[in-house]
Amino acid sequence: MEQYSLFNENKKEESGQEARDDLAVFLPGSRPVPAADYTLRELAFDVEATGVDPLSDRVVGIALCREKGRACYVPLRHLSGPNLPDALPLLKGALENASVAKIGHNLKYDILILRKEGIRAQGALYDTMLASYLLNPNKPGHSLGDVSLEYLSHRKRAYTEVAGKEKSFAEVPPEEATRYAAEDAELAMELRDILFPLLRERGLEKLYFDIEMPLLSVLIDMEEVGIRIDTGKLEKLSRELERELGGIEARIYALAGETFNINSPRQLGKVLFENLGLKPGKKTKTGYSTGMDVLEELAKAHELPGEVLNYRTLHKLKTTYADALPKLLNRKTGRIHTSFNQTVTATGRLSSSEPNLQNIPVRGEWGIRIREAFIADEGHVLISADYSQIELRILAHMSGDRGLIDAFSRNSDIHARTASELFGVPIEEVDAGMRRIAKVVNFGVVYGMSPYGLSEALGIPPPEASAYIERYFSQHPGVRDYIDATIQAARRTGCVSTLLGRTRPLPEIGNSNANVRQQAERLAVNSPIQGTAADLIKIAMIRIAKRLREGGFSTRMVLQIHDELLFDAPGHEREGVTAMIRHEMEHSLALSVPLKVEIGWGGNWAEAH
DNA sequence: GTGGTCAGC
DNA sequence: CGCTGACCACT
Repeated sequence: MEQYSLFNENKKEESGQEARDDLAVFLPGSRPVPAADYTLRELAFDVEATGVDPLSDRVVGIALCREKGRACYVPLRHLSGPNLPDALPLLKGALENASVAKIGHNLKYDILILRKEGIRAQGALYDTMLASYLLNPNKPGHSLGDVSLEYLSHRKRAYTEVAGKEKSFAEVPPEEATRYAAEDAELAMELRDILFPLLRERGLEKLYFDIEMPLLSVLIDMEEVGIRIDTGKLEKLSRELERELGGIEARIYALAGETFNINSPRQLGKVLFENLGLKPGKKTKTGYSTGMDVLEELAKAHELPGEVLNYRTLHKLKTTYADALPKLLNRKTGRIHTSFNQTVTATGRLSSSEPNLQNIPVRGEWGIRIREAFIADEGHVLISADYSQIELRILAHMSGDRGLIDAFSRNSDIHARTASELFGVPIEEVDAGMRRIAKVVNFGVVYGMSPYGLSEALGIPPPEASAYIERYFSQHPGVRDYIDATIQAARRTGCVSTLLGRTRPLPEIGNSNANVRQQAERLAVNSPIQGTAADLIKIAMIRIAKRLREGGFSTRMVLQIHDELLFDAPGHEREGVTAMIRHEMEHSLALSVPLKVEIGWGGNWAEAH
């Protein structure tokens, strides 16, 4: 790839002139270019920046490619020149031109960082990372290196390996940077030409253009907006947790007769099972298990395990939430900006990281206090909208089971109804214990339950769990037949798919090892359900974002937590957007059962829930 | 880097 | 029994 050129007025290399001609075609109204009738229809680009966080870092340069075989790089802020800062406003024209399609790998990053330069990319988005994900969501990574290796047999060099210890791309001299940056833009172009025809062949084109591509823009907005946090509240909480932990720690040491690291499962195992002589329940690969279920069992025989459970809970809340969240405040916005990853899960769900805002505590006194630290903007409220039993409703639709459809059509308490069937009592006579078991069984169905798994979850012997499962399926033949048919189809095709055609390959479905095969069979049951729920909320997000935008609302979607959406809304917009949000969520897909959404609001996330 | 544990859906 | 990510200890 020696034809990559550097936009550099001072450079007299052969490709210099041609490179500037390339630049000219990106710029409406600029001087004529040799091929005067040439219209730029699409542009692959790759933004190089000082780091990997688009909300804190600055652009260093931009690589461009408009056709395979040639690409160029515009250095903007390298520490050592030459830089072409004047090129940025020129590039803005092409990037903001909606009739120029944008091609890139992980466009969310590039588009977010360009926004800080006042550039708002428009037009169709061909993201090769998203395409790779739809083609194989099982793939462990979808970096440009991973995808190029698989589809182009191209081994991409990382600039850091070549440049040595450089930390920021700004420290790489422009001429050297050109080799790597321009290659990335061209790789995106080459991958687009391979992956998008594949999407079409595999029937995934609609999923891309109707769901993942528009969702990408929604996620960009959500990440940019972020969410407000009351750091003072978290700091106070942290100090209280510190005090509590100190007390528990002292009691644990007194009970143990020695000090040790409570956070070390190995040291804890030694204290519990060797020093105190308690009975080990389960084992792990490396030694005694000290998991929650084991400690709960041991708590019946000794005080210490209960204290450890309490210690673990509070320590987790302190380190993972109370202490960690304030550190991730963005200095410019004063808010927390998570990263929503669109290409991680095997089922089509999103994931959230740095920080993960999809696992903020919701239960318990201390957990609720952490949610109270997620607050609305001044004069705003947080609105939480979550789907009620979305996965069971999807199972009802996909299986066509009469009992489930009937239950949801009547809007009955599904767990109580299952309990009434399992225990053979009228629904009014279902007690809390029966309902608890039924709830676990209902979850089990969605997870592709096995007697062993259900027995573990309920803490009962496997034969008893088997009896529940058999009873459930005898009363829900539609579900049983659906599961059988799904596994059959998976054996035949090697994959399963959601209502919208999102597929997940199941390479182990015909494995000769029973454990491995049964694991794949559980995935065959669960993935279409979990994945359809993911499709459904994605559609709702796209439609809600569109209506908020077109309606000129100031309400912003801020978080998605799998079956819940969280909004930050001015008080006066609350009633109006609540009705709209409910409508869009309940009608994102027409199923054979109604969808139900529960909505709450308040000054903080705990109140809204 | 891996495994154990636990926060969420 | 499904899907994640973060923190900790330990090698």
